[in-house]
Amino acid sequence: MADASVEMALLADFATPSPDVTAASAAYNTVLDRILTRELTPGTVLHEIRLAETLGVSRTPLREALRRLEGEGLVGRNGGRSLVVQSITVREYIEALHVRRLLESEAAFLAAEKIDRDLVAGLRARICVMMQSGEPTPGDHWTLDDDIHGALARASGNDLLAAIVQALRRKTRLFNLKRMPNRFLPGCREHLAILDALDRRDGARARAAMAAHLDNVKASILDKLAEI
Amino acid sequence: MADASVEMALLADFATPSPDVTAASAAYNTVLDRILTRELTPGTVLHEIRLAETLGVSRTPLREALRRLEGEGLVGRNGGRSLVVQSITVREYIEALHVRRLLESEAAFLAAEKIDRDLVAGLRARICVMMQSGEPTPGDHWTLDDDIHGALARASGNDLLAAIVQALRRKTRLFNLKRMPNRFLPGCREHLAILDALDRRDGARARAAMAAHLDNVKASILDKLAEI
DNA sequence: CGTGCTCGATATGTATACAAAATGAATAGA
DNA sequence: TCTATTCATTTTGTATACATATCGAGCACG
Repeated sequence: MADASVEMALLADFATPSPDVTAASAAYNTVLDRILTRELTPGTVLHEIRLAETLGVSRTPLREALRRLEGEGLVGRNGGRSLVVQSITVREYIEALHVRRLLESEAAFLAAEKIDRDLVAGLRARICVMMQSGEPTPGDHWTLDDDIHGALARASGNDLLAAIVQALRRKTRLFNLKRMPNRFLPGCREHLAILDALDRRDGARARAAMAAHLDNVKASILDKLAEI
Repeated sequence: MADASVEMALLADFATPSPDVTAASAAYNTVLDRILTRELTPGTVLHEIRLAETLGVSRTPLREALRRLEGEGLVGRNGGRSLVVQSITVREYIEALHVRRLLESEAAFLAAEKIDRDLVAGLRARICVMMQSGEPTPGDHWTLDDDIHGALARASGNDLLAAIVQALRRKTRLFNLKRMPNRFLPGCREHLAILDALDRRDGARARAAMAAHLDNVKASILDKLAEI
């Protein structure tokens, strides 16, 4: 059984990063950023004292930040007490994709009848620009990917669903950045197919396109693993 | 947009309550229990100092416990800083049911081909006993309900899915206890229908039975609200 | 009489000091 | 030489003291 605290964390609000008004939230945002940018790589042991000194805060607010990250599943306990940046296994990644397929297919279906067409047009334009600019940096690629899936999930009208999807995406982000096979162009085409269906208010088609997209992601991961 | 921290918390591991080896986890388990038993009702303001004295720990471990609960969405911030036991809105409840329908239908489908038949028989027996004993206490009812849905989700083989379902159920538990219309007997029949399908290794039927069950729950809630 | 300001009390945020537990190395024994 | 035990160091867990911000009451002014 997966660690339930980790899973519960999926329901938290990180859409709007907590303002850095307190030392604790500042520490949280900084550490989170360093994890997502792989400045802190999975497996890295997080020493409270050292980290606190680095961030210029005392241990108390840092511990608060680490607890939040632990709740979100981005850091975990190694054996007894030492905290490490969580590394995601293939199994967990596949499980997350499975759940995302269920939730995001439905989100696409629901979004079709209410998503703002200007929003769709904006996303489509960004995809086209990126396709013509050649291979983007992983960071840029991820940002666009996140905006597409995030906008779609929010357009479903189910905030809870959107939040869970966002949490799942964040949890699997580190895996993607390093191990994802090159799916840039296929991914763009699949995203455009989803956006087309949304533009036509064709919910069934949008759902199918989203399901196919996530199936392709899963298949390419499994292929990649098989060849190793 | 829902608070993402709250949602993230859905991914955490509360299946196995942290052992009370530390003051922080003891405080966590105690406060959690008091929330779930409605000793602390939604809307109750949680004062650190008073609570710490009540529990016999200092503020530091208590704050840690409160942060975890905040991450799980069971407590939230009222306006500025004061922490309150979170109350769930009808909208959030319906959204959670929608997500649960997606996830648990799939879980039922997946569980059909691998769930242990003795486990199914045990659950069925407990349902029958409870049906014959007349109306159970809300606590007993909830325990059985939780065991059924929990066992089924775990039997899906997808630990992440099971953890999210568990978190959603916990998040909506308070709503259920107070406002649920009387669905004891219909609920038992629907649960038995799901278990029957599992016993026959009929995934499609199990999925449909689960979807129907959750649809009925939603419908009865909406009916109840309409008549008010 | 109503509105706004000031001041005090209270609660939370932060830092630090202390305690306990775990990890690792070094030494002694087999 | 290998292993086990002990001790020192390090790290986390906890408590408390202090700083700061917020909330409310009371008073003054319009």
